[in-house]
Amino acid sequence: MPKAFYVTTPIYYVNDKPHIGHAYTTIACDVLARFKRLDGYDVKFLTGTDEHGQKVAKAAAEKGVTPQEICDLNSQTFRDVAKNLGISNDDFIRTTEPRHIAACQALWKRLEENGQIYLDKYAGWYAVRDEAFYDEGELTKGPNGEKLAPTGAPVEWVEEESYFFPLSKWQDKLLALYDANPDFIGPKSRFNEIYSFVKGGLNDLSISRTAFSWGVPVPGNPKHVMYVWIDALTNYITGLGYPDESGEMAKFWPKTDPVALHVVGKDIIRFHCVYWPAFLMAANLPLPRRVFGQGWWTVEGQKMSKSLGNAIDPNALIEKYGRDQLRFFLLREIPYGNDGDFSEAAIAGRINGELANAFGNLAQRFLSFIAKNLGGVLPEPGPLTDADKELLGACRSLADQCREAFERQAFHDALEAIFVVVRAANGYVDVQAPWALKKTDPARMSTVLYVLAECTRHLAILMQPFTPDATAKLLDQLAVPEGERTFAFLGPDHALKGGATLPAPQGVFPRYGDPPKAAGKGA
RNA sequence: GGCGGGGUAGCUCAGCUGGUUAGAGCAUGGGAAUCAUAAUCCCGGGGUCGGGGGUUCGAGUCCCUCCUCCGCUACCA
Repeated sequence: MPKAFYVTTPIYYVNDKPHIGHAYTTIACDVLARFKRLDGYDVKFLTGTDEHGQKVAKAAAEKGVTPQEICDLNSQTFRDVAKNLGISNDDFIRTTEPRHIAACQALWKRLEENGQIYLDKYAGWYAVRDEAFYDEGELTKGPNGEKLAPTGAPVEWVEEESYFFPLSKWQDKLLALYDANPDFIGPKSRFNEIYSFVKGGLNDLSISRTAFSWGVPVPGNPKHVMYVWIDALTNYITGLGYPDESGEMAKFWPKTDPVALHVVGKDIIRFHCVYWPAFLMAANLPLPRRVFGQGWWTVEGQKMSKSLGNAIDPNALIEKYGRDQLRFFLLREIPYGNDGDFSEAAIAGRINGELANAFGNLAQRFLSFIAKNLGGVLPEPGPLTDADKELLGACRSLADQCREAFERQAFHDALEAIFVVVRAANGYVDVQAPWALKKTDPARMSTVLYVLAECTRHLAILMQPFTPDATAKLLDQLAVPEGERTFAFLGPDHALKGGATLPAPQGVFPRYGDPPKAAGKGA
């Protein structure tokens, strides 16, 4: 039975406009999903939109439309971006869907049955904009003496009946969970933060609201709707068919040896690492395996913000740089988990220096040589020299290096390992100099060209998760059948066969900033 | 204030439990090659490893202290 892997993005709030941060998370998950599929796993990849809450209701009222209309419209923009990014999600969850409402209510009832919900009164300073309560001490004074949240949002005193989740009782269980699973939270710095947060004691959580109605109704008390985190976090099991616990639930949310990975922004790590496991334990449900909190991007050194209006539409970036190029850049530029800066100079440097000059040109230089000198027929290799074996050996050890890096979501390490080999391959071409062998030793020339092709096959297969479009074209040019592009086909047993006719080579990674080639060339 | 993580070549970073002349990529200088998307390859310059003290035969790597940056968290008259 194939191993299972479940990966999720956060659900994106429909009140937001898609920006580079959303694209980043979604791309990271997509690369993970593609990698695991290629490695033979049974993969489920879920993304979607978070559609409830007061802000949506308010926005709808302002525009004179229903909340559902706003949700439909904005949810679609997130779907469109995902499609444009080449995202391979298996499902797209919307929290306004009946299946999700059913799942939330089922989870709620289960918590209730387990004595994990109680009714009380909540009073405090509430900021509509943040959808959060603040302590008196956290507030600051605005220019007119009004009270403001630390985020700058205006607050109002709210007193209302609310259901509560006894989070405070789960402190020990959570600490035990972290102790037993030190990789439950990545990167390590986030683990430390969460651990010390929980160690410092937890307050019970208010999990319902009566002030607005755009949400999942609380079973048995429709005056209340569920408050954001119960609603939002539950999406991860809605997508697996919960409350039906057979089928995908059994497979991707198993009772032992969990397989789920939640990728989230560092701003919501706490909800995923503290609240979510507490809810699940309280409902006697299994847990995810790991939560990874990724960093944030600045743009040209500037923090992205609404007021600056410098958030970039991912569609514009795809248009400008290319889909594969954007995907590659975001995962290559910085160690995953760190913050990064998106700049024209940086992405142009990666595109030209690595994709075009190093990798793309490596393929082009021997493919066009084969086309011109051997009529496009992949030659048969002769005896291998030490140099040949060394290069092929480096290619063949790459898969395990990538697997190890992917276990840690260390995309940058996987890519660095790949590019070490790319550079080695370029060095090999120069040293072997097939253009000189053409006159002195054609047989040896054939072997060199073959080794380069076989090496590039490995590189292309492993690069597929990052740059799916370009590597598909490259594997076409190596005449690798579509069914033979998974990791199972890496290694000598499935090596390229001499004598194959290769299609006319064509660059797969254009330089950025070069004038476009004459139109009409196809592709 | 507490906890945690950083401060290593111009830039971004790697350096596990202390041990040969401190590394990589990019940038920069020089050279080679000409198969290739004027792409590639080789060689070089460049670092008081934040400051100071200490342990050790030996410290970027351990201890103390100070400076500084960041994250989480707490609190205040």
